[in-house]
Amino acid sequence: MERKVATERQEAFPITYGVLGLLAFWGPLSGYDLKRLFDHVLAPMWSAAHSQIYNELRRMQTLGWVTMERHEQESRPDRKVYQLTQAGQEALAAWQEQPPGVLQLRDELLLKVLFGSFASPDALVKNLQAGITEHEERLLHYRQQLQHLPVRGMQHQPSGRPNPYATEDTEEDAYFSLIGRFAIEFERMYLKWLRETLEYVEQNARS
Amino acid sequence: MERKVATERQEAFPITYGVLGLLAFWGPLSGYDLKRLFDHVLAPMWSAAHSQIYNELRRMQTLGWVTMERHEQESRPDRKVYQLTQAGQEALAAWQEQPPGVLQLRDELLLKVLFGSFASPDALVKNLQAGITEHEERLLHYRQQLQHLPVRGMQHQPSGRPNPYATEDTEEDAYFSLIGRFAIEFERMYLKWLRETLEYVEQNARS
DNA sequence: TATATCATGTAATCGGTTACATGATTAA
DNA sequence: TTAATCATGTAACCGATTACATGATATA
Repeated sequence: MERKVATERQEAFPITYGVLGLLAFWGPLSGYDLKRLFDHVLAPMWSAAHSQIYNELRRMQTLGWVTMERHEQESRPDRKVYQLTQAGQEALAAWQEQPPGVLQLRDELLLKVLFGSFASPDALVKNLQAGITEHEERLLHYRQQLQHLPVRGMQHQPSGRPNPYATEDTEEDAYFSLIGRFAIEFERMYLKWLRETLEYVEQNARS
Repeated sequence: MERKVATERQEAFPITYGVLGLLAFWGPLSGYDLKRLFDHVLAPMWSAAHSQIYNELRRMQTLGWVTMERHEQESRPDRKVYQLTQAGQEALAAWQEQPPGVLQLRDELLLKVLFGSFASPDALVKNLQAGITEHEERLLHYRQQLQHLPVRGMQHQPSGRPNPYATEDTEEDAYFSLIGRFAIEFERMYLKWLRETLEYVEQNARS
């Protein structure tokens, strides 16, 4: 009879840990910095609007996972610089013990190809060509990024206790290389498929 | 001074055209049928909860893109069977002329690997192994699906006018094969990366 | 006996996006 | 002169998810 109600609100999501991880790795950062890092470093697996990042930072502050320090500036809004706390570091470590959520791919181009029988060959070809251009640019971007791996700034150590799992700086950066390789392999695979599909569609249009 | 307001609400989204395409291809279907088709056919590029599909169907009805027919059943809720209209078919064709939205990948496992330096080797290894199992299953599923391509039911022809772009049945199914191949290539690439990454992490843990 | 499936929906909420807002500096 | 960038946020909305709800039949 009774209705279950008010399931406790979850306090953190992948995007939260994205911010947390960036703060742990690159030390104190502003929302603006984080947005740029998100676009560059997390691009292969998660995206976020800047408004969402500012939101998360506020939420994380109330959770006690970060602290904020206001840096005054002339002729520009103050920089609010956020810094990981001990509790934040612990949350990050605890998250790593949990099984990850399922992968999600959302791709309207694939949807259009799937229902390609309802498109004019012209439209399909145009969309496939645009896709090729876009993914070529992505591939280039990721290749350049792998060669110029972002150098680690001062790492924040809230308690003076070092990250217990990290042995060397080079080892930590290796995870970024692994992700970079994933992104490159993904784009290569996607491009190959796009080119084969385009060839098929063009052949089909000519007949 | 004036504030722009009330930007006209968009009437359709990728998921809308997913439903539309399935209806165009497999003829009259219920929300339940559509959910199952979504999970099987659209799995590689879009996912949807059943509640969302029921919602879309209602919306599409008010747009005049589908019509609903109630099929009574004993001891079970009535089947509401939806059918594409002429306007719906036109909307599907018009959509194909528009450039697609950008691809989005959301993958918490990749995020955990990226910040692997804050994880115990044990946790990372466990998550990677679970990922391998999951993607192996997906690969198997897609491979089986490619061999048993879903047979097309009666196609709905609202105006008696056939799809102007379709030449043969086999040609239309070819697009499904193309998507199937994409899904397989994606899973193969992902698995290869997962195995290499696991090897690296294990090697790193032993030292 | 208990769970899963068939089959359909509603209600509430939430994660994420878009639009609004400001204002200086720098590049085309 | 126009647009882009730096830098920060708020407000509104919306697409999507989760939970609630029902009830028969089939399977373990």
